[in-house]
Amino acid sequence: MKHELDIETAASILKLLGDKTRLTMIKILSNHECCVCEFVALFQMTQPAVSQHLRKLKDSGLVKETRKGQWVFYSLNPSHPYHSFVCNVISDLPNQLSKLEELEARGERISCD
Amino acid sequence: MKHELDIETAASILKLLGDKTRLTMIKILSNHECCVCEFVALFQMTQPAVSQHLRKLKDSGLVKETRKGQWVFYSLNPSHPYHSFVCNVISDLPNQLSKLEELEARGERISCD
DNA sequence: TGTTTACATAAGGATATGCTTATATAATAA
DNA sequence: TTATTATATAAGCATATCCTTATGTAAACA
Repeated sequence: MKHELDIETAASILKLLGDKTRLTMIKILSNHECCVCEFVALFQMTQPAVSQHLRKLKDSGLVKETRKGQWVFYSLNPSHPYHSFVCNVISDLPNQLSKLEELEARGERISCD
Repeated sequence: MKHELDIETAASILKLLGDKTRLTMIKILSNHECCVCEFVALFQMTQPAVSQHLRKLKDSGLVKETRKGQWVFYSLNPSHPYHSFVCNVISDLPNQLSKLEELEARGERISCD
C-alpha cells in the first residue's frame, strides 16, 4: 500500500531536513530514540535551540515524543505518510553512531530500560 | 564506486530541494532538459524569479547550462558527487510530464533537434 | 514543602530567503 | 545598424529562519 507523494508536501519536508542539526537528529532517531538533554550534549547548542528544532520536527508529525519520568524521549513516527520517503532520503547518510558512543563514553547517555 | 556522503553537504542540498519550485525543476530536469522560458511558462512566475532559482541550482553544481542559440538549456549534472543522492531523493515523486504536455499543447515547448 | 533537573515557550535580533521592478547583456532578425 | 527575444543581474522589500536570553512548567527528590 504505497502512499502517493505530493511534490509540495515533499518540498516542505525536505526544507525541514535541509538543516544540518535537524537532519542529524532525524538520522540518529532512525536508529535510537533520544531525549532532549542527549541532543543538547551532542550538538554544541543551547537547550532552547535544540527544543525549537525538535518542535519543528514534532509539528510536522515526522517525530513523536514520549515522556518517561523527567525525560522526554523523541522517536521517528513510523505511521507518518512520508515516513518511508524520509527513510529513503537519509538511507545513504553516514550513521551518527560514533556521536552516541562519545556520549556513552562521557556517561551522558540516558537510558530507561 | 560509491561516493561517501557528508551530512552537512547533504543538508545544504536538501535545503536547495526544499522549495517547491526548485524541487519541481529538478524533477523535470531528471527527465528532460529545459530552457528558462519553458520554466517561466510552466510556473506562473516572473522570468527573474525563475532565473534566480536556476542560478542557485547552477551554483550548487547540481545543474549545468548549455547555450543553444538564443536559448539557455538547463540539465542535471550527472557528474556531481551528490547526483545519485538527488536522484534517490526525487525518485518517488510524481513525474511532471503532464506539465510539459500542457506546454506542448500550448505550443510553448522549445526544442532544438 | 522547597529545590533541582529536564524541558518548553516567549520575545527579540541578525541574517537569509524569495519575490518584485528596473536594467544590463547576448544572440538573432530586420 | 536597430529592434526584438531570451536571459542575467541589481536593488529593494516583506517575511522566514535560527539563534539568543529570560522565564514558565513539570517531574523528581530531599
